[in-house]
Amino acid sequence: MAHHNIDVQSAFEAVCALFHNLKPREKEKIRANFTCSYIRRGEIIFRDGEVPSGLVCLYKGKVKIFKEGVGGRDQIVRMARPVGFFGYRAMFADENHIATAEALEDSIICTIERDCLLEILKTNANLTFHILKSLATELGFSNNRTITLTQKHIRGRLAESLLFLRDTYGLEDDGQTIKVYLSREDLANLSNMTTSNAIRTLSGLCNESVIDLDGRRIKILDAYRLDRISNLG
Amino acid sequence: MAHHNIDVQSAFEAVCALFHNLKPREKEKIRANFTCSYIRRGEIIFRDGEVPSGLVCLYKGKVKIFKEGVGGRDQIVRMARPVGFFGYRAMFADENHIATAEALEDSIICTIERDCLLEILKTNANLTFHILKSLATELGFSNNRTITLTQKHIRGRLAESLLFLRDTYGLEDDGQTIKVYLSREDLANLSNMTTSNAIRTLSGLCNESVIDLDGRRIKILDAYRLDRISNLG
DNA sequence: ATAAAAATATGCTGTTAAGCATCTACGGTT
DNA sequence: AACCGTAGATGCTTAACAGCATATTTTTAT
Repeated sequence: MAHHNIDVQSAFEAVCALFHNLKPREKEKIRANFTCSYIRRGEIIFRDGEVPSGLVCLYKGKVKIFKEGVGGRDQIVRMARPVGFFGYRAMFADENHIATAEALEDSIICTIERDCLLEILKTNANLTFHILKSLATELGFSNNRTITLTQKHIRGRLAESLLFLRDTYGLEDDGQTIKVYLSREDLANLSNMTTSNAIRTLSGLCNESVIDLDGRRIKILDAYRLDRISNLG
Repeated sequence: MAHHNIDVQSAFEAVCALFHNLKPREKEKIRANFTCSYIRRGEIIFRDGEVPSGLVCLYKGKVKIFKEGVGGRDQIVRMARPVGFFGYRAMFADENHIATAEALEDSIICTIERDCLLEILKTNANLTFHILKSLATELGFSNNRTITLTQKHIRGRLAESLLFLRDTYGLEDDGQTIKVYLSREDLANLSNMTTSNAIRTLSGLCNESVIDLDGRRIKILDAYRLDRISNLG
């Protein structure tokens, strides 16, 4: 989108800061294969089935990564926050994407061209090891998530999602409001339930004064109880 | 178990074959930090919460890796087959184990001491990249599995598990019998259902001549239909 | 060989959450 | 401001599956 001025150099520096132990020559190489683009809320960044073009980084905004399940019911598998990578799994596994990425708000994303990055990785063991570690951590999350989504009851799943969103995006200055505004449908798709049940369960938690609702603004009033609901409910 | 003669050298060569691009010096180093042990059916190899001692490799036998869920209901997150690694996620993520590994039959496992391996990885980018790729692939599996376990119906989940077991352990010489003999409970824990429902659903598939049951022996009579049930049921 | 324990089979009941349908509130467009 | 479309709220009904009880078979230990 040419009408938006993106400070590519700032974005580049921010993205590079995510890499550790980058040699000057490697940094130059990345600079030459680095692109930025402005993405509108609701726009798709990549789709399930597509070939990964490179390493994608979220510089500004929020992005959900989801898989379409049986009967058009989506499951959100990841929420990206700035500054951080996403959509790298498929690239490293040498596979097509197995999920779709969509901007939740107007965002700026950067891409490092695939071959450029792979070349660097093949000679920089430290960097490769660093990424390996991230993948191992994420695999742990994913395994935990499988247990959560299959075994916890609706209230527990929703409570966990709210805590997850708080931990991922933080709180507003009031120290209570979760810094992300999701539709009830997205909240449902994150927590493996129908939209109706997300609405119902949110109302329930609100009636019990565990949370407070104001449209899509969600305030956590009683984090301790929410945590208990997540762990035992 | 000293009364069992394990051919450590053969095991060592088999394990090394899993690594690609191993330099002679690195191989020597691994040999010096390589141990083997005999594990009885039902024995625990590592437990949820423990510190990973090193890279574990299954040389002979079968191993399940599971997480204890809410209310003592386990979820099997991985099935290891020889010759292959398991329990490496926690080590690479620098975390304690988040699951328990138990031998499904008498097995031989080998361990490469942790620091030894990490040292090699930090200088061998090719090898590190290879492992990175494996982790990325496994993360894809895990994400797919989350969708399956949460969205498919019982029949679909069980059918998928049977196909998964066939693909993991292969078939007996008759070309039909799955080469692993799990309890109904393990089958249930693999498919996210109660033992009762695993038994019921297996009986159902047997009545429909999709599979044949003889104790723990499971024959796939109609792989095409089983596949359809997995994908649509 | 026999007792005890574990695994398997099967039926019945209850709960959870999905599937709908209906109604209301809100947001963006003309 | 009036319109439309989407999102949110809420109630009712039903399907899927868990939970439990009991019976039977198989395995393990002594």
